[in-house]
Amino acid sequence: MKISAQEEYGLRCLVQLAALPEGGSLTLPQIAEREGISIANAGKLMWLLNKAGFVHSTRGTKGGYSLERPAEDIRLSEIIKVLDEDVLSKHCGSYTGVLDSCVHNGDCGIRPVIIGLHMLVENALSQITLAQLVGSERSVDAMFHRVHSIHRTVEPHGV
Amino acid sequence: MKISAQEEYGLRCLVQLAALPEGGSLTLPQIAEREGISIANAGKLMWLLNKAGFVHSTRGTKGGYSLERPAEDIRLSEIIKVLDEDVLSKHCGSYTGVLDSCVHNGDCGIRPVIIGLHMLVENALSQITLAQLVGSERSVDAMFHRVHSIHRTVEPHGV
DNA sequence: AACAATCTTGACGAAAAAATAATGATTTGC
DNA sequence: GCAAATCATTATTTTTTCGTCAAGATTGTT
Ligand code: FES
Ligand code: FES
Repeated sequence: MKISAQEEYGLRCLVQLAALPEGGSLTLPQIAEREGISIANAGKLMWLLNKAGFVHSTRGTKGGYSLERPAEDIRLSEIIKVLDEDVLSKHCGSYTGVLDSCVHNGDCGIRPVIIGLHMLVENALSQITLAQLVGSERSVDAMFHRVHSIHRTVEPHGV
Repeated sequence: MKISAQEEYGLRCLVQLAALPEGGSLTLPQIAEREGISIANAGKLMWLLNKAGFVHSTRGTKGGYSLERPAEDIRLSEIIKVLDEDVLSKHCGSYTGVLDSCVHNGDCGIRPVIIGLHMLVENALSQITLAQLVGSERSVDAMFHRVHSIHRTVEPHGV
C-alpha cells in the first residue's frame, strides 16, 4: 500500500502555497525549485490542482498560483481524493488477472477489507487540514498522534 | 494510496489455501486457475510467499503448496509487510524529484502523516487473520466493521 | 503594437512495475 | 533408472506510470 508520486508531489506543492503569508502566490519556477522537481512536472501537478479547484492561477507577468480557499478549510482527504483518481472504485476492474473481470465477483472476502481500509485512511485524512502541515515536523507529528490515538482505544480482543 | 498487484494477488493466493480443508494443498496450475492469473505469475507469487515462510512447498508428483501455519495465526499485517517490500522506509528516498534526496530532509510536515497512515493501516490489518477472509463477502464485511468501528470512537472535534 | 513572463495542454520518451518465458532442480511412480 | 509432475530461479518482454517537451494562449509592460 503506497502513495503515488502524484499524491506526494501534489500535496507538497499545496503545502508550499499554504506556507505563504496571506494572499501570497508562487510561480511555477518557484514551486519547482522549492520542491526540487522540474518546472514541467510542477506545471502538470498545478494544472490538476487548478482543475480540481484547490488553487487559482493567474497568467502573464506577475502571475502565479495561490490557494483558492483558506488552508484551514482544505482537508487532506479532499486533496488525496483528487490526486488519487478514484482508485477505489476501479479496484475490482484493475486486478482481473488474465480474465476480463475479477474472478471473485459476487462473493469476495478481500473487497470489504480494501474498502474498509480506504474508509479508515480517508477518515484519518479528513481530520487533518492543509494548514496543519505547514508547521515543523515535530508539531505535525504531535498533531497526527492525536488522530492516531484513535486506534489505541479499540478493545484488544481479536475481532 | 493504493494496493499493488503483488499485494492483491499474493493475498488472494493465500486465501485460496486458507479455504482448503485442514492440511489440504494446491498446485500452481490449480492456484492460477482459481485466481484467474497465469501459472507463471502464480509461481512467482508463491515463491515469494514461500521465502517469507507463509507456505510450505512440496516438489514432484503430488506436490503443491500448503499453509505453513494455521490460517487463524496469520495476520494480514504480516502478509502485507512481506508483499509490500518495505515501502515505508524507502519513502523519503523514492520521491526525490530531480535531486538526490528529499528537499525536506530535516523538517518535513508530510513524513509524519505518511508514517501515521501506515501505522493506522497496519494496526487495522493486524486485527484481521487470514482465516477471517475465507467466509463470504457479507460476513467479512461485518467482521471488518467491528474493526472499522475504532475510528468512529474518535471525538469529532478537529485535531 | 511589440515583447516578455507566465500558465495550458496534448503528445512523446524514460523509468518502474508487472507479467511472461525459459531453464533448472527435486520428487514420485513405475 | 527413467519419465512425468511439480516447484525454483533468473531473464526477457510487456504494460503502466511518471516525467519531459514543445507549441500555444493569456496577461502585463513599455
Ligand atoms: S477485489 Fe474485486 S471481487 Fe475481490
Ligand atoms: S517525505 Fe521525505 S522529507 Fe518529507
